[in-house]
Amino acid sequence: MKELLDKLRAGGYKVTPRRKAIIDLFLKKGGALSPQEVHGFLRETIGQCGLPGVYRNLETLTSCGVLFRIADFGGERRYALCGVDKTEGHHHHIVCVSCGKVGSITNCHYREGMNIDGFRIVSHLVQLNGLCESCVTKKTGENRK
Amino acid sequence: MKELLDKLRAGGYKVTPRRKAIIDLFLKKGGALSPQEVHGFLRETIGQCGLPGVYRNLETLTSCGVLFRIADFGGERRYALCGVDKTEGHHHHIVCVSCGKVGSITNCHYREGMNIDGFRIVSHLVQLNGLCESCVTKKTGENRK
DNA sequence: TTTCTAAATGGAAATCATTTCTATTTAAGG
DNA sequence: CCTTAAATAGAAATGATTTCCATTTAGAAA
Repeated sequence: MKELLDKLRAGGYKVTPRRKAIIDLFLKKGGALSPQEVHGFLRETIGQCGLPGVYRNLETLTSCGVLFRIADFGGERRYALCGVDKTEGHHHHIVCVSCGKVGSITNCHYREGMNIDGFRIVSHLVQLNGLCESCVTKKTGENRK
Repeated sequence: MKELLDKLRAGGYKVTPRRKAIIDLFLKKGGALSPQEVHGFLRETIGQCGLPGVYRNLETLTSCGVLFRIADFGGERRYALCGVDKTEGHHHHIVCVSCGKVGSITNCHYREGMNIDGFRIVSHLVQLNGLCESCVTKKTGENRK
């Protein structure tokens, strides 16, 4: 939590109750959340809270590296905590399509400036969608003895 | 063109003037187009043409593999022709952020069913954004002798 | 601690892409 | 040629996201 607030400050943003509440929420839920879900939960915990403010803060938190926006979650906009530990270093995320849990991958070969197939790479997007261990168990095993 | 129409038929879809016009458009423009752009061009060439029909057909053409939907183009929805030649085989696309030209990459290591970081892979998304040769030249070289 | 200012906030309203609906037309198999 | 399910246009509905603006607040400076 401490280091997440530091990311906010490092980005030149203020630490506000609203932002702390949002971070808390992600820490507690531990997965991928949509703006609507965040809004709903905030109303439960904090009371009033505008949806525009949620959108704004999700973007703010993303631009300072606390969150990241999930690329591919069936078209819905979703955010999740960006691997708290390895704050530095190139990585991508893997998202559980069932529960939204997030993991990360560090062995990516693509780099800005590389030349591939006649294109000079400017940016790239990699996202893996999968089932986390517990969701795999639920779906396949079903504990059939 | 022939093989594109075959993809349509193979998907169980009818070959209609509208769909041919859309494919033509992509062949002619040779890059990434948004539904609005497609709609605009169709109005020029064919005359009337509903936007809902454009959306539907872009999805239809995507689901039978003629087009693919670009994952990451600054939030806009864009489609492009899916590498006409290598119709089979796992691949991803690389898109020129300046002109929308599309290339492809075939050496992807991710496969459905793989196990990574405790997740069982269900699907994945890889997209490279770059500058194609001619756009690189325009931007960097500027032909300074 | 108090003051000050730019940043953050809530809520109403606007925007705008996308989808739904429905009556009409059409591709393509028989 | 017929027939019929699929495709179409256009109007209207939907719904997520953004804009606006007046008010509040975090945090630096006094």
